[in-house]
Amino acid sequence: MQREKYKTKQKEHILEIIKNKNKEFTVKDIYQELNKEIGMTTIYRLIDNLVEDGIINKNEKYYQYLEHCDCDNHFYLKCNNCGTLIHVDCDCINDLFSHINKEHKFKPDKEKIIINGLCKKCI
Amino acid sequence: MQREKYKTKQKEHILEIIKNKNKEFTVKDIYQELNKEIGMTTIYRLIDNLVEDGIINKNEKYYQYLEHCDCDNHFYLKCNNCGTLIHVDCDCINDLFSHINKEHKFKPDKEKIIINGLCKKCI
DNA sequence: CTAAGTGCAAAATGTTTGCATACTT
DNA sequence: AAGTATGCAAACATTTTGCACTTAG
Repeated sequence: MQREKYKTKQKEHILEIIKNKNKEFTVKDIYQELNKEIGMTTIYRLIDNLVEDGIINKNEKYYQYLEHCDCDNHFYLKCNNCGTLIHVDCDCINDLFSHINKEHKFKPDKEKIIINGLCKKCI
Repeated sequence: MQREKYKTKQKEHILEIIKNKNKEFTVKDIYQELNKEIGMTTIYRLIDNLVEDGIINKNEKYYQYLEHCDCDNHFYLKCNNCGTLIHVDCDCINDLFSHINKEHKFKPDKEKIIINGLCKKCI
Protein backbone atom coordinates (compact mmCIF):
# COMPACT_ATOMS: atom_id res chain seq x y z
CA MET A 1 0.00 0.00 0.00
CA GLN A 2 1.27 3.40 -0.91
CA ARG A 3 1.14 6.26 1.51
CA GLU A 4 2.25 9.82 1.86
CA LYS A 5 0.81 10.70 -1.46
CA TYR A 6 -0.60 14.03 -0.57
CA LYS A 7 1.09 16.53 1.66
CA THR A 8 -1.30 17.81 4.30
CA LYS A 9 -0.91 20.15 7.20
CA GLN A 10 -1.88 17.38 9.61
CA LYS A 11 0.97 15.15 8.46
CA GLU A 12 3.48 17.93 8.65
CA HIS A 13 2.27 19.07 12.02
CA ILE A 14 2.42 15.64 13.64
CA LEU A 15 5.81 14.83 12.19
CA GLU A 16 7.21 18.10 13.45
CA ILE A 17 5.95 17.43 16.96
CA ILE A 18 7.30 13.91 16.99
CA LYS A 19 10.71 14.85 15.70
CA ASN A 20 11.07 17.31 18.52
CA LYS A 21 10.33 14.70 21.14
CA ASN A 22 13.23 13.21 23.01
CA LYS A 23 10.98 10.95 25.02
CA GLU A 24 8.59 8.17 24.39
CA PHE A 25 5.01 9.28 23.84
CA THR A 26 1.48 7.99 23.50
CA VAL A 27 -1.29 8.89 21.08
CA LYS A 28 -2.97 10.77 23.89
CA ASP A 29 0.16 12.85 24.47
CA ILE A 30 0.11 13.98 20.87
CA TYR A 31 -3.62 14.62 20.93
CA GLN A 32 -3.33 16.81 23.98
CA GLU A 33 -0.29 18.63 22.70
CA LEU A 34 -2.25 19.42 19.56
CA ASN A 35 -5.13 20.67 21.67
CA LYS A 36 -7.72 19.00 19.46
CA GLU A 37 -6.53 20.59 16.25
CA ILE A 38 -6.35 17.13 14.72
CA GLY A 39 -8.88 14.36 15.30
CA MET A 40 -7.96 11.28 17.26
CA THR A 41 -8.65 9.03 14.29
CA THR A 42 -6.24 10.92 12.11
CA ILE A 43 -3.54 10.82 14.75
CA TYR A 44 -3.90 7.07 15.03
CA ARG A 45 -3.70 6.70 11.29
CA LEU A 46 -0.74 9.00 10.77
CA ILE A 47 1.20 7.43 13.61
CA ASP A 48 0.51 3.98 12.18
CA ASN A 49 1.94 5.16 8.87
CA LEU A 50 5.05 6.52 10.54
CA VAL A 51 5.53 3.17 12.24
CA GLU A 52 5.14 1.28 8.98
CA ASP A 53 7.59 3.62 7.33
CA GLY A 54 10.08 2.96 10.12
CA ILE A 55 10.17 6.60 11.17
CA ILE A 56 9.06 5.81 14.67
CA ASN A 57 9.07 2.78 16.90
CA LYS A 58 6.05 1.17 18.47
CA ASN A 59 6.08 -0.70 21.76
CA GLU A 60 3.02 -2.69 22.69
CA LYS A 61 1.91 -3.08 26.26
CA TYR A 62 3.24 -6.24 27.82
CA TYR A 63 4.57 -7.84 30.95
CA GLN A 64 7.67 -9.94 31.42
CA TYR A 65 9.13 -12.09 34.09
CA LEU A 66 12.82 -11.41 34.52
CA GLU A 67 14.17 -14.39 36.36
CA HIS A 68 15.62 -13.48 39.69
CA CYS A 69 19.18 -14.64 40.21
CA ASP A 70 22.27 -14.15 42.30
CA CYS A 71 24.75 -13.49 39.54
CA ASP A 72 26.66 -10.25 39.80
CA ASN A 73 26.48 -9.45 36.13
CA HIS A 74 23.57 -10.28 33.99
CA PHE A 75 21.44 -9.07 31.17
CA TYR A 76 18.88 -10.38 28.74
CA LEU A 77 18.86 -11.00 25.04
CA LYS A 78 15.46 -10.69 23.48
CA CYS A 79 14.77 -12.14 20.07
CA ASN A 80 12.78 -9.81 17.84
CA ASN A 81 11.48 -12.76 15.88
CA CYS A 82 10.42 -15.48 18.33
CA GLY A 83 10.26 -13.24 21.39
CA THR A 84 12.35 -15.45 23.62
CA LEU A 85 14.11 -13.78 26.53
CA ILE A 86 17.52 -15.28 27.17
CA HIS A 87 19.14 -14.71 30.52
CA VAL A 88 22.89 -14.19 30.30
CA ASP A 89 25.30 -14.32 33.20
CA CYS A 90 28.52 -12.90 31.82
CA ASP A 91 30.76 -10.05 32.85
CA CYS A 92 31.19 -8.90 29.26
CA ILE A 93 28.84 -6.04 29.97
CA ASN A 94 30.87 -4.50 32.75
CA ASP A 95 33.36 -2.60 30.64
CA LEU A 96 30.56 -0.98 28.71
CA PHE A 97 28.77 -0.04 31.92
CA SER A 98 31.74 1.60 33.50
CA HIS A 99 32.49 3.43 30.27
CA ILE A 100 28.90 4.69 30.09
CA ASN A 101 29.09 5.73 33.69
CA LYS A 102 32.33 7.65 33.32
CA GLU A 103 32.17 9.01 29.83
CA HIS A 104 28.47 9.52 29.35
CA LYS A 105 27.50 10.35 32.92
CA PHE A 106 24.71 7.83 32.91
CA LYS A 107 24.03 5.11 35.45
CA PRO A 108 22.74 1.98 33.72
CA ASP A 109 20.13 -0.06 35.52
CA LYS A 110 22.06 -3.30 35.90
CA GLU A 111 19.01 -5.37 36.70
CA LYS A 112 17.04 -4.86 33.54
CA ILE A 113 19.29 -4.53 30.56
CA ILE A 114 17.64 -6.05 27.53
CA ILE A 115 19.39 -6.21 24.19
CA ASN A 116 17.17 -6.86 21.21
CA GLY A 117 18.22 -8.79 18.17
CA LEU A 118 17.99 -12.26 16.68
CA CYS A 119 18.65 -15.50 18.52
CA LYS A 120 20.55 -18.38 16.94
CA LYS A 121 17.39 -20.17 15.87
CA CYS A 122 16.08 -17.10 14.09
CA ILE A 123 19.21 -15.67 12.49
CA MET B 1 -1.01 -1.46 51.28
CA GLN B 2 -0.35 -5.00 52.22
CA ARG B 3 -0.83 -7.85 49.81
CA GLU B 4 -0.37 -11.57 49.54
CA LYS B 5 -2.16 -12.07 52.78
CA TYR B 6 -4.07 -15.15 51.89
CA LYS B 7 -2.77 -17.95 49.76
CA THR B 8 -5.24 -18.84 47.03
CA LYS B 9 -5.14 -21.24 44.15
CA GLN B 10 -5.53 -18.35 41.69
CA LYS B 11 -2.37 -16.66 42.95
CA GLU B 12 -0.39 -19.84 42.83
CA HIS B 13 -1.65 -20.77 39.43
CA ILE B 14 -0.86 -17.44 37.81
CA LEU B 15 2.57 -17.23 39.37
CA GLU B 16 3.42 -20.69 38.17
CA ILE B 17 2.40 -19.84 34.61
CA ILE B 18 4.34 -16.60 34.62
CA LYS B 19 7.52 -18.10 36.01
CA ASN B 20 7.53 -20.61 33.21
CA LYS B 21 7.33 -17.92 30.56
CA ASN B 22 10.49 -16.99 28.76
CA LYS B 23 8.74 -14.39 26.67
CA GLU B 24 6.87 -11.22 27.22
CA PHE B 25 3.14 -11.68 27.67
CA THR B 26 -0.14 -9.81 27.92
CA VAL B 27 -3.09 -10.19 30.23
CA LYS B 28 -4.98 -11.78 27.37
CA ASP B 29 -2.24 -14.38 26.91
CA ILE B 30 -2.60 -15.44 30.51
CA TYR B 31 -6.38 -15.44 30.33
CA GLN B 32 -6.35 -17.67 27.26
CA GLU B 33 -3.72 -19.97 28.67
CA LEU B 34 -5.91 -20.38 31.74
CA ASN B 35 -8.89 -21.14 29.54
CA LYS B 36 -11.24 -19.01 31.65
CA GLU B 37 -10.44 -20.77 34.90
CA ILE B 38 -9.72 -17.37 36.43
CA GLY B 39 -11.71 -14.20 35.78
CA MET B 40 -10.19 -11.31 33.86
CA THR B 41 -10.58 -8.98 36.80
CA THR B 42 -8.62 -11.26 39.05
CA ILE B 43 -5.86 -11.64 36.50
CA TYR B 44 -5.55 -7.89 36.19
CA ARG B 45 -5.40 -7.55 39.93
CA LEU B 46 -2.91 -10.33 40.55
CA ILE B 47 -0.63 -9.13 37.78
CA ASP B 48 -0.74 -5.63 39.18
CA ASN B 49 0.33 -7.02 42.52
CA LEU B 50 3.21 -8.90 40.97
CA VAL B 51 4.33 -5.70 39.28
CA GLU B 52 4.16 -3.76 42.53
CA ASP B 53 6.13 -6.47 44.26
CA GLY B 54 8.77 -6.29 41.56
CA ILE B 55 8.27 -9.90 40.52
CA ILE B 56 7.41 -8.94 36.98
CA ASN B 57 8.04 -5.98 34.76
CA LYS B 58 5.40 -3.85 33.08
CA ASN B 59 5.87 -2.05 29.78
CA GLU B 60 3.24 0.45 28.78
CA LYS B 61 2.28 1.04 25.20
CA TYR B 62 4.18 3.91 23.67
CA TYR B 63 5.87 5.24 20.59
CA GLN B 64 9.30 6.75 20.22
CA TYR B 65 11.20 8.62 17.61
CA LEU B 66 14.74 7.31 17.27
CA GLU B 67 16.61 10.02 15.49
CA HIS B 68 17.98 8.86 12.19
CA CYS B 69 21.68 9.37 11.77
CA ASP B 70 24.69 8.32 9.76
CA CYS B 71 26.92 7.26 12.57
CA ASP B 72 28.24 3.71 12.36
CA ASN B 73 27.86 2.99 16.02
CA HIS B 74 25.06 4.31 18.07
CA PHE B 75 22.69 3.47 20.85
CA TYR B 76 20.32 5.23 23.21
CA LEU B 77 20.29 5.84 26.90
CA LYS B 78 16.86 6.14 28.38
CA CYS B 79 16.33 7.67 31.78
CA ASN B 80 13.91 5.73 33.94
CA ASN B 81 13.10 8.85 35.87
CA CYS B 82 12.60 11.71 33.42
CA GLY B 83 12.13 9.52 30.34
CA THR B 84 14.63 11.35 28.19
CA LEU B 85 16.16 9.42 25.32
CA ILE B 86 19.80 10.30 24.77
CA HIS B 87 21.38 9.45 21.45
CA VAL B 88 24.99 8.28 21.78
CA ASP B 89 27.44 7.98 18.94
CA CYS B 90 30.34 6.03 20.38
CA ASP B 91 32.08 2.83 19.40
CA CYS B 92 32.20 1.64 22.99
CA ILE B 93 29.41 -0.76 22.23
CA ASN B 94 31.22 -2.66 19.50
CA ASP B 95 33.29 -4.97 21.67
CA LEU B 96 30.18 -6.05 23.50
CA PHE B 97 28.36 -6.67 20.26
CA SER B 98 31.05 -8.83 18.74
CA HIS B 99 31.36 -10.74 22.00
CA ILE B 100 27.62 -11.36 22.09
CA ASN B 101 27.73 -12.45 18.50
CA LYS B 102 30.58 -14.88 18.96
CA GLU B 103 30.08 -16.17 22.44
CA HIS B 104 26.33 -16.04 22.82
CA LYS B 105 25.32 -16.71 19.22
CA PHE B 106 23.03 -13.74 19.16
CA LYS B 107 22.90 -10.95 16.60
CA PRO B 108 22.12 -7.63 18.30
CA ASP B 109 19.95 -5.18 16.44
CA LYS B 110 22.42 -2.33 16.12
CA GLU B 111 19.82 0.23 15.25
CA LYS B 112 17.68 0.09 18.34
CA ILE B 113 19.77 -0.62 21.39
CA ILE B 114 18.32 1.16 24.37
CA ILE B 115 19.97 1.04 27.76
CA ASN B 116 17.81 2.07 30.67
CA GLY B 117 19.12 3.80 33.75
CA LEU B 118 19.44 7.25 35.25
CA CYS B 119 20.70 10.32 33.44
CA LYS B 120 23.01 12.85 35.07
CA LYS B 121 20.18 15.13 36.07
CA CYS B 122 18.32 12.33 37.81
CA ILE B 123 21.12 10.39 39.48
C1' DC C 1 -12.11 16.10 -11.49
C1' DT C 2 -10.20 12.22 -8.93
C1' DA C 3 -7.85 9.98 -5.52
C1' DA C 4 -6.38 10.57 -0.95
C1' DG C 5 -7.06 12.36 3.60
C1' DT C 6 -9.93 13.85 7.45
C1' DG C 7 -13.10 13.57 11.33
C1' DC C 8 -17.37 12.33 13.35
C1' DA C 9 -20.11 8.73 15.37
C1' DA C 10 -20.42 4.07 16.27
C1' DA C 11 -18.36 -0.35 17.06
C1' DA C 12 -14.91 -3.06 19.01
C1' DT C 13 -11.43 -3.89 22.38
C1' DG C 14 -9.03 -3.36 26.65
C1' DT C 15 -8.96 -1.97 31.66
C1' DT C 16 -10.93 -0.58 36.13
C1' DT C 17 -14.49 -0.28 39.75
C1' DG C 18 -18.55 -1.48 42.81
C1' DC C 19 -20.52 -4.90 45.03
C1' DA C 20 -22.33 -9.42 46.49
C1' DT C 21 -20.49 -13.87 47.31
C1' DA C 22 -16.87 -17.23 48.53
C1' DC C 23 -12.62 -18.45 50.61
C1' DT C 24 -8.51 -18.24 54.20
C1' DT C 25 -7.04 -17.80 58.33
C1' DA D 1 -16.13 -14.65 62.72
C1' DA D 2 -13.31 -11.18 60.37
C1' DG D 3 -10.81 -9.81 56.85
C1' DT D 4 -9.32 -10.81 52.20
C1' DA D 5 -10.03 -12.47 47.51
C1' DT D 6 -12.88 -13.44 43.61
C1' DG D 7 -15.84 -12.65 39.63
C1' DC D 8 -19.76 -10.70 37.54
C1' DA D 9 -21.76 -6.63 35.48
C1' DA D 10 -21.24 -2.00 34.64
C1' DA D 11 -18.34 1.99 33.98
C1' DC D 12 -14.57 3.81 31.79
C1' DA D 13 -10.72 4.16 28.48
C1' DT D 14 -8.45 3.11 24.24
C1' DT D 15 -8.37 1.83 19.42
C1' DT D 16 -10.60 0.73 15.00
C1' DT D 17 -14.06 1.09 11.33
C1' DG D 18 -17.74 3.01 8.16
C1' DC D 19 -18.98 6.71 5.82
C1' DA D 20 -19.86 11.47 4.24
C1' DC D 21 -17.20 15.43 3.53
C1' DT D 22 -12.93 18.08 2.42
C1' DT D 23 -8.59 18.84 0.25
C1' DA D 24 -4.23 18.20 -2.68
C1' DG D 25 -2.73 17.35 -6.96
